[in-house]
Amino acid sequence: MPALDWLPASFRERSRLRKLAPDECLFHQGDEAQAIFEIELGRLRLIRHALDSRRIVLHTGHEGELLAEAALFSSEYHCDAVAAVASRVRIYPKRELLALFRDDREAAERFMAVLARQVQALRARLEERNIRSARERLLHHLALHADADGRMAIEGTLIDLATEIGLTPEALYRTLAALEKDRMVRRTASGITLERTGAT
Amino acid sequence: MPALDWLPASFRERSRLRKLAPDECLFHQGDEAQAIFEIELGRLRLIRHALDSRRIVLHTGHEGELLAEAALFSSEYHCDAVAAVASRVRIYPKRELLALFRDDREAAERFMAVLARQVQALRARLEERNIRSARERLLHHLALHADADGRMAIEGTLIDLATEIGLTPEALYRTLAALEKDRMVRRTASGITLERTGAT
DNA sequence: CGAGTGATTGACTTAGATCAATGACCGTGG
DNA sequence: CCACGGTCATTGATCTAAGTCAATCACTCG
Repeated sequence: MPALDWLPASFRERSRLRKLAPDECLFHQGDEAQAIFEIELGRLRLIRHALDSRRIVLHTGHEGELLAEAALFSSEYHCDAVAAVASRVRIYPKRELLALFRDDREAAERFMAVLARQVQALRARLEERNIRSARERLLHHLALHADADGRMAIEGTLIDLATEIGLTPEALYRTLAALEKDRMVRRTASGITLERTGAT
Repeated sequence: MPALDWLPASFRERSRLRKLAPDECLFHQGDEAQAIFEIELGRLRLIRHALDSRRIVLHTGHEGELLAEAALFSSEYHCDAVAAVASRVRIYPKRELLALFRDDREAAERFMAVLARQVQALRARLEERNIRSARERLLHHLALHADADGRMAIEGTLIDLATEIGLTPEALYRTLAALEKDRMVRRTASGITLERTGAT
């Protein structure tokens, strides 16, 4: 679910980059909110400092995702952002972005659309997590992401897939193997194919 | 996380309501997307019909939430919406809403803000689900939602809380009891208080 | 050629789901 | 006013799916 072409190329081209070493901080809780970010490379964690200096992980942002969108509408950041691994982010200054949205209703609408789809996707992932059974959860995921032929490409590793759907890699391997044995699923080099059986 | 005052009162007042009996359908997959909705009462499920006539639940919308925001930027609905229980929704016609956003940049910005915070909240909930231990998950939730004194009000029942954090009610009761025994938490009539201990 | 990572499978353990029973607390209708 | 049905809260007993630990193999990369 990459955001991609959500803003004019001209705008994007003007933007700056920032590289972060592992554990380096992009911004701090309480800092004035000056920009939002697009993660071009790596992984960043959003961490809130709560009571008793508890450190609460709010989110882990991955490549291709936007980070800290809500900062657009807040005067300060509400959490730290720290690189989990070496990372690179594209910086979109809040002021410029808001100005763009005011001047260019097309751009504003596209941004809304990005956010709305994000909400949609996140809700679906959350709903998926309500399914306790690994088998059912995986089937749900496959059905939801398969194309008309039942094929789902695997982007990244199976480990990535496992964490995305909230299973341990081992559980995923086993579940996949079981489904394959039951002829509910076929595995190809590039992905997984859902076998068409009339059953639920 | 209610949306509340995200649009001008005048606009809201002009809006229509619709009541739905249990299992009644608000819209169908493939219908022209004409409106988005606010759930005033009840619960609606978004269901997609995928391969093999599998029915995939994408989301369950609750009171106070917006439903089908993404339809604003799509020509047709991508799933069915059906009332899980008797429900009432407020209807916001897409055409009018988009017109409003084009004319009133304030309103547009507020809507963006609502969406962005929604994204933020959903990501946090998802991250929370990555915590496997019931105890740690609950502590995470409490720390995140407690006020400066460590107090968190319980809105609705404990069962609601259980489903929100992805536990069975029984698991929640037990975890809560255990935390209380360990003096990490205190329970009050109105909510739960996180005891301040230096530990993680 | 190791070192590192992903994929896979086996063995073992356990936390949490499931099933069940109980008590408190409504609201309501006779 | 009370009995009854419903929901919530709570706790006990039991079971199993999935997590954890561990070993192996295939690959790739410098």
